[in-house]
Amino acid sequence: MREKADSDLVRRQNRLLLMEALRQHGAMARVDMGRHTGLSPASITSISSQLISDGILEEASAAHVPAEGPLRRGRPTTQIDFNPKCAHVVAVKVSIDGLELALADGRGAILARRTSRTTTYDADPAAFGKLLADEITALLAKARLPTRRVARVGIAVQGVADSQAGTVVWSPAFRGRNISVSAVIEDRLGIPCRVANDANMIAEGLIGSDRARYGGTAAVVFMGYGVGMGLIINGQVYHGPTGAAAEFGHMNHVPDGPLCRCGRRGCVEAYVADYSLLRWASGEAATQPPSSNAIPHADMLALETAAHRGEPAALSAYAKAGEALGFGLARIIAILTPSRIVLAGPGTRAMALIRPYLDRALEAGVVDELRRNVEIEVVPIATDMIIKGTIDRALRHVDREIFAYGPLAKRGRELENIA
Amino acid sequence: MREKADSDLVRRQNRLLLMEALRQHGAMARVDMGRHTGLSPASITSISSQLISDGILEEASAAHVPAEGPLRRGRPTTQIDFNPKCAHVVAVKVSIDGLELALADGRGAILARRTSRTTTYDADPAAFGKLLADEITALLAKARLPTRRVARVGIAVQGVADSQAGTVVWSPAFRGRNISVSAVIEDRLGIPCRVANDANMIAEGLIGSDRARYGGTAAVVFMGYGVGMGLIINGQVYHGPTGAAAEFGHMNHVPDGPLCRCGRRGCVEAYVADYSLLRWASGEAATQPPSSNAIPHADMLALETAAHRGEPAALSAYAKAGEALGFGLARIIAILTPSRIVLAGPGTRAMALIRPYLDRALEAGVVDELRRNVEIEVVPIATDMIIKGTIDRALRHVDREIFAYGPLAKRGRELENIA
DNA sequence: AACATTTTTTTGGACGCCGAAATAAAACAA
DNA sequence: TTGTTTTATTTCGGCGTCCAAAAAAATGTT
Repeated sequence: MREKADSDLVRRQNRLLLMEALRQHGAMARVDMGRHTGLSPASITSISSQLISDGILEEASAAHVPAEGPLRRGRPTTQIDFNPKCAHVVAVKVSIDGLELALADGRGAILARRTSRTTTYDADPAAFGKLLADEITALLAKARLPTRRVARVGIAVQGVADSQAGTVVWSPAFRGRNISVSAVIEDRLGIPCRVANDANMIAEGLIGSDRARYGGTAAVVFMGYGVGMGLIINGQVYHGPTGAAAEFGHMNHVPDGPLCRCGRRGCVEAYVADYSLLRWASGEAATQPPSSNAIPHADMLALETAAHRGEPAALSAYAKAGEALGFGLARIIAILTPSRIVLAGPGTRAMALIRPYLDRALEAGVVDELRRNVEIEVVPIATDMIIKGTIDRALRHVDREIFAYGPLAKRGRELENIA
Repeated sequence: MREKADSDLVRRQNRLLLMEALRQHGAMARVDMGRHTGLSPASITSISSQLISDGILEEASAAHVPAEGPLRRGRPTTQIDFNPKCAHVVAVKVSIDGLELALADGRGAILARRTSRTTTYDADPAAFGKLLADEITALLAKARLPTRRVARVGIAVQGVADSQAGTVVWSPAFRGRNISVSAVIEDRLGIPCRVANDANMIAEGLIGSDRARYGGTAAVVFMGYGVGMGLIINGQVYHGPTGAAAEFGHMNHVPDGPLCRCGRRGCVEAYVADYSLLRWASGEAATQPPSSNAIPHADMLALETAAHRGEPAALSAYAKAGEALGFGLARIIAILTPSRIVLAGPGTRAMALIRPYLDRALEAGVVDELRRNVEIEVVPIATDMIIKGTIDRALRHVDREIFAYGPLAKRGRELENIA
């Protein structure tokens, strides 16, 4: 059911509205806030000055104001933006290659990074949380930032994440299952922590980067070592009841098809993922479970050149991938009629080879009426979009769950991890 | 972006909150409203008396109050409920068998019905709206209700509806495509009108009947002459960007499979729908487009008895249907991880024959982790659920878009169609 | 008849928003 | 320089909503 409304809710809502405008468009003057939010100048003054005295926003010092084209008459505007020190967040990307961490300030600017080649596949599941906590501590040490100033940690993993339970249900990066993550971080560092699927974080990043384009209903497909999907429904990333993402990679394409890493047969991933392409091309039987090792970048490049040279086995691998991807997307379209499908990730490098088969499958797989309203877009997104999306999500969460509420003094919410 | 909040929004929200509680639990006393909404008694008094003077609610006359068990001390409660005359809505179900209409009052009670065997398949698409308007007029005449007292018409059709454009994009009930409906009704009768998919309306009806059970994330499959799906996401029926429903029936199952009514090959419907079952059983080639006629009920019963007798062709038809349904649902689960799947409609009569194959396919089609959290439920829903759902939806829309706003005097909204 | 109990209404205060007026800070013009 | 114009921001007073507390209403109990 909906939430009860009172004057408290009004303020919270409008504070949030103002912060959202700021996140989306960057620093702006109070007048612009009025334009973006629809609030009266009087209310903007009231809300913004409150946010400033809360330490969440700050006025730009005059020096910073850029010359805005032709000199304009009238009282000059004062730009307002997030106070970079209002909060900090840490984003962690866990993949089978290792860990990647980033520390961002309250504006989303990255202050420090850290990469670690640690492979976690065979690691003790119980020790993983500790490892992560240590990595985060090292990152913060590097940036000389006390732990308590981090408001939130976001963790993006390949595979199925249960963000409710804070666990990694199943991931190619781990042999074990149901690995607890959030609880350990929260216990060891005292920072709220959320686990999420990496493709969902890409979707989050896309929304943050261009709301007009990705804010409606869209499906974001990540192709690479695995195949993931982030679903955007009515401008929001869809997290199922448990917080799991759309497991497009493990949606069945053909009953009794090639063996997938997940143990089933015929998953989309078993046609489209890096390891699947190599398996097709090498003529290897698709009845053996694939190796769990990372695939060298060079191997994929070699496969691509082979295909461009016209080698039949390589070409046929891409053809099979294109068909599986096309039928998979056709099924998504039939169910959700997204207005946009984004193909992203390293796997899109070979899109020229895949595309004809994809299009043919799409045509065979779904009625014209539905297919016609979908725009398919290829974005060879830097994997950094996962980090960006994780940061965005963490900051938006802080905005909504902490900053939207009044000053700390006024309420009893636990919250030391700011400023 | 979110909506700006002011005292107006607060009242609107709380009025709606109160009306939702009433829709869900039926007549109740002010104290109960407080319990359900979390609003203070003072606010409940204020809001309810406003709604009463607006003619939207009414106090039950003392006579109607039921003896509530043991006599209780203290001031007795006064039950409040919707004023049945606050608005009326018309629900229309369009299927290949003909039309079915119902007129309901502001409480959702059905005042009059009308059925018509008119088949629309070969009718002039341009004339369909007029036909519908005439049918509605006849229904209202029967109930002696002036047209202007109907606040809304809801139309449920098999197939793809575009509720934005108010058209039937594609339906087995029509040969033509993109048949305009809403505009004609609105022009002829002056009543706002929405077209929707029939499976979505079943989902709407289920939510209305048991929010606790169906209010989360669920998929409702309707099996019968065709195969439809209504998707409930976070307690709300999902209407895609254009208003189309989840076209589960026309989601591909196997590339190059049997020919479907939609013109593609291998759709789920081409395995599971009535005509598909008969086609399999008769050994008819699945390369001819199926007939567009309604299938006699007796034919389906005959097929079922044949299967129960053990006839191989009949058994195999159900086996194929079960497998296609199971893989289809496995794909839905992979993408959306609903916590509940409801199988409904006449096609569920043969569930005992289908179920083993369905379960086997489900097991083969999706990893255990995802499958385990889904509850599959068979509900041989009376087709009347479509009408009920359409009425519910129309009334909830009136609540939200009209009643939630203050009295007419206070605002400039067009609205003659009440009380 | 007085008291107890429960529901509903009334009253007064707080808070948020808004429109209008006032103030601030600049460019422009004489 | 000094006043005028222009635009941005703040201040002030009014209005509507909510809530807590007190009052009133309506009934059962003793």
